[in-house]
Amino acid sequence: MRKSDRTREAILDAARAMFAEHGYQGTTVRSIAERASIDPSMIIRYFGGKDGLFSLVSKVELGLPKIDPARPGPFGEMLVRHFLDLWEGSGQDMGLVILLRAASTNEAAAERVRTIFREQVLPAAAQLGDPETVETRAGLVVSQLFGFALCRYILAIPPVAAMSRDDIVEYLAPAVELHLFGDGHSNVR
Amino acid sequence: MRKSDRTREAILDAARAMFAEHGYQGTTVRSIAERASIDPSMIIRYFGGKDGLFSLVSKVELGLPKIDPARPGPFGEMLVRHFLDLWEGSGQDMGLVILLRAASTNEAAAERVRTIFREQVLPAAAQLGDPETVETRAGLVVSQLFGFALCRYILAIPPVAAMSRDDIVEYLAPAVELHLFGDGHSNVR
DNA sequence: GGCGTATGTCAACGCTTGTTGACTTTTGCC
DNA sequence: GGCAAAAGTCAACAAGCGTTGACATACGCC
Repeated sequence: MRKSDRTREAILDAARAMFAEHGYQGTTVRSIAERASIDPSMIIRYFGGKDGLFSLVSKVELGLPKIDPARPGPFGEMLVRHFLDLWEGSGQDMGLVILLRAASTNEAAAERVRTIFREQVLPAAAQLGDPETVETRAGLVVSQLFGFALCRYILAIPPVAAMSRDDIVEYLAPAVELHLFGDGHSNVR
Repeated sequence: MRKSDRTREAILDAARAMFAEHGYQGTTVRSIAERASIDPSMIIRYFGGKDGLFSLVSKVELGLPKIDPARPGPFGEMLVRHFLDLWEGSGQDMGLVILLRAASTNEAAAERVRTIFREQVLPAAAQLGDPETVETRAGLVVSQLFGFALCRYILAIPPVAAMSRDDIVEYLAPAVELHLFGDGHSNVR
């Protein structure tokens, strides 16, 4: 029982790293096994196969904070910082990077992104602004945040990848608020 | 000489469609051949292989308009419309969608995106605003535009995919100008 | 200490991939 | 009309893929 837990963990770690770096189709069961220093068949035994393993490591819990519309605050800054924590999740997680990278070529992953948008983003956004336009505004915010992540973590476009955490917040927060509230001015800044 | 040109064209059309829809690794030589109703070996004969064919159809010419900094205008709107034309290129092209989709899992495609940023985006942006911050500002604009394309054409997030052309311009242009000029107000609107 | 089960190893499977080379058919020119 | 070259067809290749099942080993409990 003890030994197996350690190899399970090794497989999960290796899988997270490989999927995050090479996507779904670019990652082979054998390459995960080699990185985890175990036999490929263990992956099938413990996780049922490549799909099962991917399902596990690509789970994403955004954990969006519930915001009180009556109590205005620097929503943009809060949101950007929250997502930065998600992207650069300390060691573990990686879920968002894994999912985003795979979603371009794997329909199942894309569907999962849409589900996350529907079940996690929309409810969190529903509390802010005109209910009629929630979907559009949430879509715009996501396109800004995902686009930045794409350029920074996946495409590694030099100036975007080199930006400091504080710069990112400074530049992205106003844009997020612009999308979130529809007009140019946030309700606090 | 005449017949071969038609099959070359058929291969190119099929390849564009398949690469745009399934990415690089998700597209097989055989699937392209089947769609083009030709034999897989023809693809090797005419284009040297899968890589050569992909190189051809993933060529991108942004054709960014040279803008006169002395003559202010609705740069954001212009830019957004220009990119909309690129994404939804009538039949042909598709280059940007193909490249963006492949770039997530194909390092060569990602490198090509970075090259396009360096050789096409940066020079066009260099004429606007503080030269010190050109790279960062250009990176932010690209992250907004690519992010929107990702959500609309690749992830197909419903509200983003459903937006009308005019709505896109209305919502995206201010954000682009915000990134482009650093402050909240464009120099015209 | 011995035994049953959990854990790990190994070779092989069926399949798909990109690519190749030998072959047949069609084309265009004198 | 005949013939060389172009265009297309076909079967097969080596390699890599995810997955499987038979086997060997190590562990934990009575």
